[in-house]
Amino acid sequence: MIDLALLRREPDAVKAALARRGVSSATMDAIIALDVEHRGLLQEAEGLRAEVKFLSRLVGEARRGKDLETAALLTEKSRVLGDEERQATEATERVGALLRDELLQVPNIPADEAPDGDDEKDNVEVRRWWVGMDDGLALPTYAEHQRVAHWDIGTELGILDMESGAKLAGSMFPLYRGDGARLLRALGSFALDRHRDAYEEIRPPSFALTETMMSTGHLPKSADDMYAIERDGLWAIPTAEVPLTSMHRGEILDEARLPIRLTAQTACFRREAGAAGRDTRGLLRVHEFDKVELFAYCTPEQAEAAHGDILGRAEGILQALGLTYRVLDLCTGDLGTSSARTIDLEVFSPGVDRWLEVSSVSWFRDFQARRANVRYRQGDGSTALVHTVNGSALAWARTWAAVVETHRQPDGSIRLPDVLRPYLGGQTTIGPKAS
RNA sequence: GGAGGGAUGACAGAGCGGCCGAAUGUACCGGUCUUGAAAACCGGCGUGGGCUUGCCCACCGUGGGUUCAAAUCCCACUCCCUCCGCCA
Repeated sequence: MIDLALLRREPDAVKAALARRGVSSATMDAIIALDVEHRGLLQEAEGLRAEVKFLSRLVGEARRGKDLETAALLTEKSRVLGDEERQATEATERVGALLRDELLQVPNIPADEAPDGDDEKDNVEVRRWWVGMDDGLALPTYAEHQRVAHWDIGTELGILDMESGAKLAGSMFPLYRGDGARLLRALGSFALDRHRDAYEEIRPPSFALTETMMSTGHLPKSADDMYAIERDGLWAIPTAEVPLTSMHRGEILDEARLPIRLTAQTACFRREAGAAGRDTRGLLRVHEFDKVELFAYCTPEQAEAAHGDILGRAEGILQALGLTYRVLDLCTGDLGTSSARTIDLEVFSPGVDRWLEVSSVSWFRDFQARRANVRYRQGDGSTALVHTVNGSALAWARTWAAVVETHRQPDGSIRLPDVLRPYLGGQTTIGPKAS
């Protein structure tokens, strides 16, 4: 949620910034009008309330003084005022709810550095990385044996079985098996261990309450994109960002503890409503995937460094796995609602010949913290909202696909990245399948 | 799933329906004293909102209700603790 006080103070600046991501100034004017109305009603209601309280006190005093006649008179007067107060409060709450609903629809103010643009076509490619680049080697070309889609490799080596997944849970629920399952496990363990030096590992619940989803902004906006367990009022988390953002919900953190850096690997559940049929083969887009998330609560001053650290770690994993990737600076039109600035990482997967998004590193400013009410106490004793930053390092389904396709050998086997060997009992290859 | 107990400020812990936003203790901050520290003493010390910046309003697990007036009474829910049952 954006800062209403800022909107009051500098309406033109806020409108100009939001116009960069397509929010009309009429929308903001409507919110400003609602705010004015709300505050007017609030004053009226609070004034009446103060009178009722005052009269009630007099009733008490009159009763103690045995002046029952005065007491009865005041009681009646207060009762009438109380009715008025109830109506005024009702009106205040109604307008307040309207104002809040409108405000929740407003996306975050984009960072100045975020490039202008309407949609993903306007994202700015910042750089690419590939194995050997630092030694002056050219962008790799890929041989025929690497031009095989992971779903075919998966079937050939018996390591990915989309059909069984579909049988169990419907399409787009992958089932990894054998060395494929082990590879997935190794990727997660490798990443979590790598982040251990600075990030506390968390294993949160995979479900969250409606209230929790609200505080992260996933509800009500993205209700259709999430799986719900209605009977228990729970939602399957679409990312570990949900539990991590809510861990300190409603708390005032000690400034000395910041930045608080957390990492978690969880399953991520996404209904992908509306995406049916598009880019859905194999692991390109699935309803459930594992992801290691990096997250930090920090002061505004620490935010930039924290964001950079997460990006660096995500890139570090891709480099360690020997994968080619590119770095995209998301334009204002493609930013997620809550984000002020986002850098995406896309890995190149030669078998399907496409760049696949495997990480999204975002800086939310105080947008998430305002809704989740996470603050910190500053040196002078005052409180301020924290900044939150997060990023994936990494989303494993697509990474798994890129690893398998990139490292496929002429004989059909997969050469495993060196860094994963400790997690695979020293194993160096998968397949070829013994016939 | 069953029975009982509980939820109040950073923590501990009081609170007859009526100057209770809340006693007291600890912690914390400032001061006096001291060479310094400790102790002692004095003062301060929740969060958010509104405006006419001094006042007003809200908040005692959550949501309803009763009342002129609710931390206090009633109802529902959530969570925690103890015991029983069940269980990977």
